[in-house]
Amino acid sequence: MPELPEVEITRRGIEPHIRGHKVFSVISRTKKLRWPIPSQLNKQLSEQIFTSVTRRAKYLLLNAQAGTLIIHLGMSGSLRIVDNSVPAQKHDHVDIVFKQHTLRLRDPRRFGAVLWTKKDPALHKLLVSLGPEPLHDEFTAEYLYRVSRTRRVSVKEFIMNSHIVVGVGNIYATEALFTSKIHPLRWAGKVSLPRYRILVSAIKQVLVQALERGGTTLRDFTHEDGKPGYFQQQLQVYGRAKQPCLVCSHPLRAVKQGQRTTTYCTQCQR
DNA sequence: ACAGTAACCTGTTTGC
DNA sequence: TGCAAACAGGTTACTG
Repeated sequence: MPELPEVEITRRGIEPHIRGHKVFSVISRTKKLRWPIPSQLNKQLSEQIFTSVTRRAKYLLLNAQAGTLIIHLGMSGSLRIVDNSVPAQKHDHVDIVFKQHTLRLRDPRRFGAVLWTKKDPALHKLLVSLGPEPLHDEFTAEYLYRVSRTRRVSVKEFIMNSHIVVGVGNIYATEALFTSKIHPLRWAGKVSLPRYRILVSAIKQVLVQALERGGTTLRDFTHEDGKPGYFQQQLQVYGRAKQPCLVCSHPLRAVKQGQRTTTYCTQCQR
C-alpha cells in the first residue's frame, strides 16, 4: 500500500470530491481498525461541510467546521470515490456518504485508522511529535546530521523513524540508501555530513519521482479512480534480492531490520 | 532518551 | 496438489 507519494496522490484524487461537499451520513461496518472507530461519527459529521483535505505525514486530514477526520491507510488501506449505488465489499469498513457519491475506505489488514478530533489536528497525540516533512525545506542534511550524532540505530531504521522524518517507508528508504551508496546497517551516528547531503537529496528525489509517476503499485495500491501507479518500474533494489545489482552486477542481499526487509548491494553500499 | 521486540490483521506467495 | 510457513507498502506500545 501506501508510502508518502501514494498518500499524497490519494489526497489529490479525493480532494475535489470532498472539499465543499456536505456529508449526508457516515456508515461504519467495523468497530475498530488499529484503534476504535469513533462511535459517534455519523452524528458528528452529518450536515458538516468539508473545507479542505490536507496531509501531515501519512495522515489524511479531512477538515470540517466542527473538527477534523483523521485517516491513516496503514499497510493495506485505500480510499475510493464511488457512486452511492455501489454495494460495499468485504473489507469496506467506512463510508462517508455525500448526496450522490461516497468516500469509501477499504483496508483488508485493518492497520489503518479513522479518528475524529475537535482541536487543531497538529496537536493530536499521534501528530504532535512527528518529524519534518521530507519534501519541506527544513528537512536538511544538517538537521539529520545534528540529531543523529549519538544514535547507534542503523541509518535505515533512523530515516524510517517518523519522529526523525516522516513519510519515508520501506520501499523509498531502501531505494534512497542504494542510490546514496550508504550501507543500510551503518549506525546513523557514523554517517558524515557530506553523505547525509547525498542521502537527503536522494530521499527528496525518489519521493518526487514516485509522485510524478503516480506512485508505486504493488498488489493493491490503485488511484482513487482505480488506475495504477508506475513507479514500480523504476525500483532498483527493492524486491530484487539475489538478482544482480544494476550498477556492479553483484547479487543483491536481503536482511531484516526491525521486522522489515532491506535489500542492498554489499559492493556498492558502504 | 534510546534500542529492541512484539503487537495489530488478512491475503498472497513460497517451499516442502 | 495441498498445506503450512513466510511475507507484505506502517506505526505504536511496551520492556529494559
